[in-house]
Amino acid sequence: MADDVMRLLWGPHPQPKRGPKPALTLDGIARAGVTIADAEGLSALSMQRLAEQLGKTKMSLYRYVPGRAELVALMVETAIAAAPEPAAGDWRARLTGWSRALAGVFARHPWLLDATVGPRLMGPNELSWMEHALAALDGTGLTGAERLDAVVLLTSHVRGIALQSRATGAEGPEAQLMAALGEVMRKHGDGYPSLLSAMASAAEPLAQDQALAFGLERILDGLEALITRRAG
Amino acid sequence: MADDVMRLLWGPHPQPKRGPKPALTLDGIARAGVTIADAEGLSALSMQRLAEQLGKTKMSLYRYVPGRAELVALMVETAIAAAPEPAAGDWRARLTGWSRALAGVFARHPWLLDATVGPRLMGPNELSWMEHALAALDGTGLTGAERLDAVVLLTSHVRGIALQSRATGAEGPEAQLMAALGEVMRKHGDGYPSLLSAMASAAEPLAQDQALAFGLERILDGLEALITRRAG
DNA sequence: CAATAACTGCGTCCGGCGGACACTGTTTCT
DNA sequence: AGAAACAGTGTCCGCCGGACGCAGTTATTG
Repeated sequence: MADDVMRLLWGPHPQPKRGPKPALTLDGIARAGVTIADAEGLSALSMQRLAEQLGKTKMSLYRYVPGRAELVALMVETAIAAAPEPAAGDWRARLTGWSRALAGVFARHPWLLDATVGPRLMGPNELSWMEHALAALDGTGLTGAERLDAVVLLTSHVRGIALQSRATGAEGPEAQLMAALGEVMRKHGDGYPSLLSAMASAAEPLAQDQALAFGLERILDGLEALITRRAG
Repeated sequence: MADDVMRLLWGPHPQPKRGPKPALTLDGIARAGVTIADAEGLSALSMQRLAEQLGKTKMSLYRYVPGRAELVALMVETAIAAAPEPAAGDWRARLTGWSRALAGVFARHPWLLDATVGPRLMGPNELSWMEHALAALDGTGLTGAERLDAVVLLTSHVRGIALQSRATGAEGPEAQLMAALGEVMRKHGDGYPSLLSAMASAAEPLAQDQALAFGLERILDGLEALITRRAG
């Protein structure tokens, strides 16, 4: 499994010399999978469903991909794509742009939240995101472990916002959940006074952009404090 | 569905007057499910498997739980349990203890990472964790939205650490993944200079406690800066 | 006491899933 | 002209979540 994923994501992809030309490509398969997952979620992506989309039978897919897990790994690489060019400015501006870009990826492909839990092997594109974030911290005086920890921290924050953004999305049955939470608070709010007070004084639409920016600034403030302490 | 979850998590649980005594209890079912998920992961938990553990047939479980999703919701509530009593000290000490306790929960029940993606209705225990964290921030001068954002930020960090802790766990096939990542860096490290440099200068075992503490201190530093700025 | 209503647990069946395997047809090498 | 390598397909298996109806049990009602 780990071997298969590694060959799929990192190559080489030996193209056969004899036999019929393959009608599909790895990239085409991954793109079709991303399309389905974007529209209907990761659970709607079955081999059968994907094969129908591609006009083939489901077993033909196994000529390209060893199994579903490897397919998803390929889709992740396709969906996140390569990290964008770093923004101009200091490390703080660069990490801000990086975080917002990552949040955009999660917004466009919410199923990435499901696909990237659990231990897995990262592909070139996913690694390029890490690389860009780490590069922004070069020369700040942080140790290697600290730079890694800082990037993980940023990533977790963006993930968390994406998670709650998906939960509070006004579309679909999620709205019922929010209504249910409201009902819970109306009935049992006495047991949670701080929560009740915080929710009451929070704006209604609970803007996700605000939440992303808030956490981002706290993290960057914390990092800046450490960096200047080290330098000074 | 949302209705079912709400009745399961928040009650009331009307106990029938006529008919045979139920051989099982919701709590017992949830505990058995937690045991299985702890030992073999959430994917190993099927209705069949759970019924075998309880010495019943699988269909009998549907007398207690409407479906698998509701069962998992119940298991989440059981596994996280109620939030521990807040530590003594200021908001910073309290949030530190809270975060470490939450990290402990994720360490004991790694499947919670899988079970708590996606929109869902929180139960009393899960809400009690939010309540405790928010209560620690009472009187800090932060707005309600800011307090909520801060708690989400902390939760995301703990989640992220738990996620990477599970990935780099020395046990099982995850070790192969780390070995594979090392092989990738050996082959393609040239394309990721900052990553290579950070990993080279990081200690080998990449201590998770260090990562948890690092992010925690950055977040709390960032919050403290905001709080003192508001107060001053 | 008997009848009945409510309830638990079980057996059967269904559609869908990921995947193993053997087979046919196609292409390019020796 | 083989023969080897390869693509796509059809069939089959075990497992999953879940719908449904049935048999046995218990407390209420007449």
